[in-house]
Amino acid sequence: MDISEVAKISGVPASTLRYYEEINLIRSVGRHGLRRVFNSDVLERLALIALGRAAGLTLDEIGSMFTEDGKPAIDRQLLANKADELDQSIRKLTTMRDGLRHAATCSAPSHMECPKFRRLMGFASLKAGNAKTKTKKPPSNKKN
Amino acid sequence: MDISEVAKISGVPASTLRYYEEINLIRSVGRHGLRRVFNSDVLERLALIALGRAAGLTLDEIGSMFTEDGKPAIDRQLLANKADELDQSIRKLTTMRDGLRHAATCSAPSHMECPKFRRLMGFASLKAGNAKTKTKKPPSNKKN
DNA sequence: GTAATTCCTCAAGTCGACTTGAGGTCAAGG
DNA sequence: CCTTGACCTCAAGTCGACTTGAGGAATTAC
Repeated sequence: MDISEVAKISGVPASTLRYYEEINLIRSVGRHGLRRVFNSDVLERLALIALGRAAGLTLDEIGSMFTEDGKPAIDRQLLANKADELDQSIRKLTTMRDGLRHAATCSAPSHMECPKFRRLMGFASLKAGNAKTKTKKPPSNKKN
Repeated sequence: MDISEVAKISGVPASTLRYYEEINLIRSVGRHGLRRVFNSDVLERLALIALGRAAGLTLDEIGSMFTEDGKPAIDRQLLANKADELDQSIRKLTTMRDGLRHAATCSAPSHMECPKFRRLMGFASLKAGNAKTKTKKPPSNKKN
């Protein structure tokens, strides 16, 4: 398969595929002229990468989940840790969501006078760890 | 109050306070020599900012929640939207967490042979929106 | 009075995951 | 055979929210 086919099927832009290859996350099996040729098993690998990303792993962490010969060698401990992290995030986000929900409908004259809101404010300042929750903007993904 | 006091009380580094002032998120009330002087109400504002950050708002969005004269003018619609976004994220993270949890303990010889894992993989590739969930590393926060 | 703090400004750097662009190459279709 | 379009490389740019560092000034401590 050539790169555009992999891109089309996987939904991963060609530029990203080149980048992934550069950092050794995926491999092409050779070249046809100067064009990369991919084996179809790259698709499964990409799915695995997508899963890792969705779970909040860095590309480095994902990279460490493959053995030298390309087979997945998933670290169960890492997975469990990530699950715990997600759990933390979920709790926090849930608190925030409820707080926002309340603030959006609260009838106090000013939010500053609403006790729930103030409590939430205190909570946020305290554990100033941040949980980013970006909903991805489609990165101008014109499929070549 | 001078900047180091605000930093100490709020937990926000001085460099960040300067940055926030630069982008008009907070205001100092004057100078003592060349040093900024802050009014104590900046603390409430910082708490509000922390809350916004924790809820996933950008600094721009947070900035738009204050009126020209510095009073909070919270946009209930924005809050409700953010709450919905959080809800989306929570759902997704929950799926991921459960998936990871399972993967971490699954007894299938290879993850690739576990139907649940494969289903999760498909799920992740499909909706390739990403939910970042970084647990903040303390940014070398030596409180001057 | 002077040294030591603490603060200042401004430009540039950081991080992760990519994207963009200029300039070049090559294989397939007409 | 030659054009065209898909692909290539490599360097640099992007985004958000800050941090870092150099070089300087004013305040506080002694």
